[in-house]
Amino acid sequence: MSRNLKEFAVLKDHLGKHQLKLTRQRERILALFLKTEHVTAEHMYRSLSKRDPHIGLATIYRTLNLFCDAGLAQARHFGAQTQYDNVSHKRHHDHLICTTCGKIVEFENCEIERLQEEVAAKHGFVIQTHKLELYGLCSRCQR
Amino acid sequence: MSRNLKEFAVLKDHLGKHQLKLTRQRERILALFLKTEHVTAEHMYRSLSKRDPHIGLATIYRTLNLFCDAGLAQARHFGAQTQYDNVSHKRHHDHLICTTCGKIVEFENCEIERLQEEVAAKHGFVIQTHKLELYGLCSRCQR
DNA sequence: TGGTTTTTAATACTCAATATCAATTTCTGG
DNA sequence: CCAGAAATTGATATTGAGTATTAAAAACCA
Repeated sequence: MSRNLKEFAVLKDHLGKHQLKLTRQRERILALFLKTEHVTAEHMYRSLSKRDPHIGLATIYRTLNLFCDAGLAQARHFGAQTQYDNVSHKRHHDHLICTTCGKIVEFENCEIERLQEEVAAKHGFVIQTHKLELYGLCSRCQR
Repeated sequence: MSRNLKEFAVLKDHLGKHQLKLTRQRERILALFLKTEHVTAEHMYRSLSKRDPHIGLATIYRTLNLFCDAGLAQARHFGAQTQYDNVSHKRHHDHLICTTCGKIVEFENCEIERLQEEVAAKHGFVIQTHKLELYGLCSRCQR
């Protein structure tokens, strides 16, 4: 738990700056969220319901969106659902996704990022964020 | 209309290979689809309903997904809806998207594609497809 | 601690997309 | 060209993710 002090500080800082309050639910949701790489709201709902049967699904959604605002999470549409990625402890990265088994590998590549800036500048854009997803077959699924 | 012979051939080829049938609805939906860059199913439904009041919304969805299978269209989640991009007449490309006005600029960059292959190979993946979206402010919205 | 403000939980609701299924259309092979 | 098998359509019901509502509860601040 002590490892997560930094992330809780980030949350508190964000709450303080936006006249928001620290609640038991927000603490619990963050504690669970930090244990995962990426989750859906439904998945968190099922997990949290075991210990806290009265937790509301809407609260999960609200809180995960709050985490996005605070920079702790990042939403990503995958299929019909929204995956919330834990980005609190890592730098920006992109995804390699296996179309057969669903395996996800994270990567980052400065050279690609630099070229993105180049492309954007050529069209007069200023990049705020980006999404790069490579879909294919992982080594196991190629056989 | 003669310009679209190639796309109709692609559709017929796909239908033939999958024991599917060529119907009046599929022809009409393709004819309209080829006139656009990107549409939603709802938007097509409203357009087609004017001439063909009995067209079913489910048919639009089914057919657009069929176009995706045939390689004529490509689905893209944007906000709450799914945009179907017309990719029949163009090479693969990626998107620059303005987060303020929604303007979309298409681009392609061989250098980025090459680096993607490199990254994938490093992780043992074989790429089937990819999605790269750069979000930011267009020149007009920067002011 | 009391009072103001925010948050929660339960539920209703919205809306995109899919499932169902009887009636219709397309295609195939004789 | 026609009949029968197979696929498709259209109308509607249903699903399911995510949001809106609101009374009650919790958090915060002086």
